[in-house]
Amino acid sequence: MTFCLYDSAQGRQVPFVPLRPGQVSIYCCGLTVQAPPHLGHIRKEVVFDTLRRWLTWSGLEVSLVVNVTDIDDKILAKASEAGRPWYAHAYLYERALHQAAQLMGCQPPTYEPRATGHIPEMVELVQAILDHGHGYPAEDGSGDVYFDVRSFPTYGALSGQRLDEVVPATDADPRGKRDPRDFALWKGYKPTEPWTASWPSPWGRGRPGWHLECSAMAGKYLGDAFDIHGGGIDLRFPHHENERAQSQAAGRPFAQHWMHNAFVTDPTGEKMSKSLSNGMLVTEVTKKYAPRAVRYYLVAPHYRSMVEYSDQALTEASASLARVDSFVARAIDLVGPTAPGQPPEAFAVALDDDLGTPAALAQLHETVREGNRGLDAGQTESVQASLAQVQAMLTVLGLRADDPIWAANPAGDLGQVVSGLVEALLEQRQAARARRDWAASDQIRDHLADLGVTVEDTPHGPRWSL
RNA sequence: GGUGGAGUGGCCGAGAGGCGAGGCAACGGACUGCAAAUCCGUGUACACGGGUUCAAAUCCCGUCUCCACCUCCA
Repeated sequence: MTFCLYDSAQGRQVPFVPLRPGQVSIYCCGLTVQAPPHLGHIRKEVVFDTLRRWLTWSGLEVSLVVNVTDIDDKILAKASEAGRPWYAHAYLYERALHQAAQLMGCQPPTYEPRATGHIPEMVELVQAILDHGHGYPAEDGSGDVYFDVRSFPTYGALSGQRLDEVVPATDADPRGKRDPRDFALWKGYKPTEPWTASWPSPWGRGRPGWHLECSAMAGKYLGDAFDIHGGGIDLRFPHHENERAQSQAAGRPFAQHWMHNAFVTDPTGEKMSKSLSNGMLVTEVTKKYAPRAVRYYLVAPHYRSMVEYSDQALTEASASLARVDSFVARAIDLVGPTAPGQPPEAFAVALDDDLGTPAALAQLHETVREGNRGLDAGQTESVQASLAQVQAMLTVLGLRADDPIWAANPAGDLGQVVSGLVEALLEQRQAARARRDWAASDQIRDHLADLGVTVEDTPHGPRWSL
């Protein structure tokens, strides 16, 4: 095991040593389900799905816990705007997220806890923080409970912020805070909020603070100490800083490594914002490009590199993937379906180096070229070897065309009808070619092309694809 | 103001002191009835200005531009 990971707490790449040999525990901050997911949101799912696939392939037993934040300020606000109960609003977008993740070929996490299902654990954690002297109930009778930032000496260590530099914006609502930098562990019930969005606690009725939710759920499912905590780079401060502070303040070691993925920006180079409705919703993009091509597009740049959305890049990704698919299809024609073998050494080296998918993809294309050479030369054994390697690499990257996870899309029975019809036409075309009637032959090919069916002639007869 | 990141050939996108990752596009060749696909070949790219070095896209200094975080955020 030589896996290395960039740890954003240390700002450098470090060898990854699991706490429990042979096992990896990963907590990844999920979405606040208040709007449909866009490409940027789903990039996070794809990155951690790929990480998980690679570690699993490497022989580790991976527990991936991704929470669903189904109660917070924004959900209450958006639900109220939309005129539906907050829980229905959250559930609606939780389902949208699941659909998008499946569309992108992401395997479901090991477990996916909802914040609202873990109120007792959160209350317990708040109590533990108070017991350790790192929090206090607000003295203004609001029912809020705050984390005492000044009592926690290493606050800021994760994000590289010095405490004196952490300046809260305009602190419009200092409420009962001792220090404006203190953040809410528990939020007292407000009559303006739905009663259903509040739970009993020793400090009165209320709901958990956002940061607290993750600390409690990570602790419950992965233990006081676990291997990797992940999420988008924007969560580093304050969310993850606060999570770390809370958990450690309660005497839990918490995450050993911090892993943050970069954004997908919109075509103007600006961060996709939840508040802006743009055409980069997963459901929109996958209307224009095959879901696998979108995954390829997301997996091609390094996870810590910012990606600027562009239609051209998506088109190029589609072409790139088509090259790989074409090899796989031709190879299977020659040697039959072949199970994944071992990926090439260079591929493993690339992924072990901080999940270096760009170099891994370069190796994929090298192997495809090798395989194509074999096909040209009719060398069955070398083709089979290349195919096994390619299938292995595609499996790890979540890009195998025959993975059942993509099966939701094809047309089912209708697909069989289509292929029957295409093949009937191709038989006629072959007959025309046999009598050297090129005009008739080309007419059939053009006709099929108009319908989106590409025909290629090979030494073993015509091949077609949509 | 504080913190962090980025500027690479027509495009996307890696790399981070020394044989020009990889893909897309383009051009030439092979193959093909013609195509397509495939293979082979073709590029004097690293924001700008200095410097260090035998050698710099990669290190140092300075400048410009862009982005993110510091407030909810993948």
